[in-house]
Amino acid sequence: MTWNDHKAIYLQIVDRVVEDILRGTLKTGDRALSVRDLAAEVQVNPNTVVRSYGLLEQEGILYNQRGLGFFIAENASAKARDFKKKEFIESTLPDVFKTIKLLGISMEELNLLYQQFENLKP
Amino acid sequence: MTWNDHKAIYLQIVDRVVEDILRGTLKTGDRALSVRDLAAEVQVNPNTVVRSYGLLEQEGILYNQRGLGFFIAENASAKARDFKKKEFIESTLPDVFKTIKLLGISMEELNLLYQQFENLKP
Amino acid sequence: MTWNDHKAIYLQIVDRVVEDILRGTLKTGDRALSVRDLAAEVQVNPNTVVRSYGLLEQEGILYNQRGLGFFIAENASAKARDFKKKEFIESTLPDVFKTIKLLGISMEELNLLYQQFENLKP
Amino acid sequence: MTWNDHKAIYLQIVDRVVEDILRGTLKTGDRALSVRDLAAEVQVNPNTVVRSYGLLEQEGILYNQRGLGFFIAENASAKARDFKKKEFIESTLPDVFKTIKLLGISMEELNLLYQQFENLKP
DNA sequence: GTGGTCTAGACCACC
DNA sequence: GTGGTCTAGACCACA
Repeated sequence: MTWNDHKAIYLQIVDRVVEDILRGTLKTGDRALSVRDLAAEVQVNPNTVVRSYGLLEQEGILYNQRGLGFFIAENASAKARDFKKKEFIESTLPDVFKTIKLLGISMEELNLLYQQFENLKP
Repeated sequence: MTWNDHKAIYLQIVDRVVEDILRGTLKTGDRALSVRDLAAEVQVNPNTVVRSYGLLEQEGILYNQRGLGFFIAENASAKARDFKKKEFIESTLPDVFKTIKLLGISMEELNLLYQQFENLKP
Repeated sequence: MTWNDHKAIYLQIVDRVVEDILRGTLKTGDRALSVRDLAAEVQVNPNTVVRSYGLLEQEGILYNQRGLGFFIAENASAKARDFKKKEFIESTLPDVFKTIKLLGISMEELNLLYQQFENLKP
Repeated sequence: MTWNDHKAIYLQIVDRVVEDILRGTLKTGDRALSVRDLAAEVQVNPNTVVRSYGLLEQEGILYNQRGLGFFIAENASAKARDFKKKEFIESTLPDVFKTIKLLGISMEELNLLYQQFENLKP
């Protein structure tokens, strides 16, 4: 896994799990990787993963069965979407729109940039 | 001034100055508020403003005349726009697009959100 | 059976047995559910029940006949009451009283809450 | 400070702050001890205090001013009372009432025990 | 095996 | 100076 310097690693791990749920890689009832295993996989201290899982549990996206591990909760997909969307609409978008306006970028231009972005990956 | 928790205060001050320049409130040759005055106005430690002005000077948007204060540089407007645009296209947009795709938000929806945002302020 | 997150499961199983004895559901000489059966009933790892029965044996509330299972001991009722009461007066009550005082809850209010609790179940 | 083995230290630190607020030792606008100072005072690792303060911030009882420290929030007293009361009524009381009933302790008896507790300290 | 907690110590950005 | 994050490693209770 590759880290972004400007965001705490434990939050990036949260994002990873949320995205796995949104993509359907993880489904309700599935067992999440154990703290130790995920920590090993992403080469991070187990404590860091504990923190990520703690946040996800608090959001109702994961739940813990003592001694067994963490599992994907009921409606995790909807909750994950809400979680992500809330963050996006409340903290990312206003800034984006403000900047767009300030720079005089039109929605058409933005659309274009989006298509460029789309064509970039594949 | 109201602070956003997710961004360093000194960067938010930078943003404020940049925006004032892009809006034309501050023009080439104008004297920027003194460190002290701006610090007082936004209720912040003067050191913080020093840091903001330092960054703006480094970007060639402000220049310092010793004993007199900071002034808006030649072509500050263009430089400010470049500074902002670079940051926006390189670090903000990719993330935005990725999230849009993940959440299944269409450009139409985004357009709608933009109009909501527009109608919010005035 | 429904678990309380703040108490170890094996202790909640102990509570269950103690309560069955105090209510008279289990009497001296009765055979307690086998480890396996109880474990299946409450959906728990048999090891966990073993631990609960171990504690109850240690308290003299159950005894084990090898090959036959666990049985309710002589005077189990009195022992169970003592066990429960000791725990209650020594560890639970002081904390309760301290909190009551801190929150300014009067004994009248507590009485009210008790009646609410009573009316809740049936 | 003296620790209770059955409760996480970071939660006992939370309790300490909450109680200080309820007793009026800490009032809205006051600065809480810095993480390092409180850690030194209660002889605990700073990380542990960070965790306690984090929880209190999440509950809206403390707030953080970057670079300056933690402060007691507006209405901290009410919030602290709610926080404590909720925990008490939802997780402590039901258990207490259930046990009282099981042991056949009447509210009169409980009252008596309370008076004994009151006379104990001074 | 699982997660939960704590320590010691480090580095960082920020004020 | 402040808090925020991360690591390394330990110990514990629990299943």
